[in-house]
Amino acid sequence: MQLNDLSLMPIDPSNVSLNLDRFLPYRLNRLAHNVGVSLATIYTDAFGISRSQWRVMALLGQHQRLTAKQICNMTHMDKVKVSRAVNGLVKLNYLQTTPDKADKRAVLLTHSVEGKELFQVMVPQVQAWEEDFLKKLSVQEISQLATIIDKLDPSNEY
Amino acid sequence: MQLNDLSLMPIDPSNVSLNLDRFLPYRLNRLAHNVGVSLATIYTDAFGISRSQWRVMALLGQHQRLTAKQICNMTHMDKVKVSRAVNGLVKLNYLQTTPDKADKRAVLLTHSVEGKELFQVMVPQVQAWEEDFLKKLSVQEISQLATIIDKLDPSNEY
DNA sequence: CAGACATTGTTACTTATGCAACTAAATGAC
DNA sequence: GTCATTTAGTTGCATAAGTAACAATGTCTG
Repeated sequence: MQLNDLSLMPIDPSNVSLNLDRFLPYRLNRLAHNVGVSLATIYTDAFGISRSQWRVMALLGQHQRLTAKQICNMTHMDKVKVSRAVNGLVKLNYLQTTPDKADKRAVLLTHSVEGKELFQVMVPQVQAWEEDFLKKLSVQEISQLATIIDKLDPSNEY
Repeated sequence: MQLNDLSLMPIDPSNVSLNLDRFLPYRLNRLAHNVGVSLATIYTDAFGISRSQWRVMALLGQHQRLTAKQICNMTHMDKVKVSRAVNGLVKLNYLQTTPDKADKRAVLLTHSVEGKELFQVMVPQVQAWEEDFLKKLSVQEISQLATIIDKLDPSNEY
């Protein structure tokens, strides 16, 4: 199925019309949803970690030590969402919290020992999933997609 | 910021690591979310129509007459989600329902007069939004994106 | 340093979403 | 035809997610 034209084009001059299959926001949303559901089987089914919790874990795997606020900025997640994900992870013993001495409102978050272990186990599985998923594209297309996404949703300013 | 490599690469051989900024499911989800929120201002703020309701309206704008089941198949939406979207639209008088004579379980859905009117008003605004959004990409990139999305999430088999 | 304003994170309330169980109708085996 | 199995759509319950209001702390102005 071709998808190369703009999705909206008048057919009858007196009536606007829209081809949903070619409507980018729709296709994007459907794709992201399907990807998310598929990937979630790894961290949800196998490890009992929610989508937002996984995201927090991943970010802390990369940056070791962050406040909730920083996580918000980096991921564009709502602060309530982050707060809840963090609290869940703390209860599961995957995160360690240290009060920020410089700012008593903030809390510094790091992986706990169990968190590090979990992360080490999860990442290869997630990696395998991504690799398999991207097999549908050529190397060139993967690179194109990355460029395009970056243009449409510029990465973090933090 | 470059995003051309696979997002997962071992840095320290003994420790796996993951760069979230380059992790495709994450980037895809964030992009789709931002697009969705931005677009929703049109149909939610201006017309009081939810995301899934908009989708149902759009599909019926294209196919005139569908059952809820067909909408499920076409959009990959959960049947409960469709059911609720439809019921909401019926209450708002944007949809008309006709029992299917051939199958008494099914209900045929069409735009009501008000629904048609609403649709005619919404589509140009949505179209304008998409056009503006896609200005960030070259014509070639738009075409590449369409091709890539179709490979990653093949369009409807209905 | 006092008062106004901003910021971090939480809680409470509301709405969206998903799954499982259900009703009613249809299909199919025999 | 009758009983078991699917199927269309709804309802009920549990979870996710967003908004607004809040407490506690920080910052800035004068």
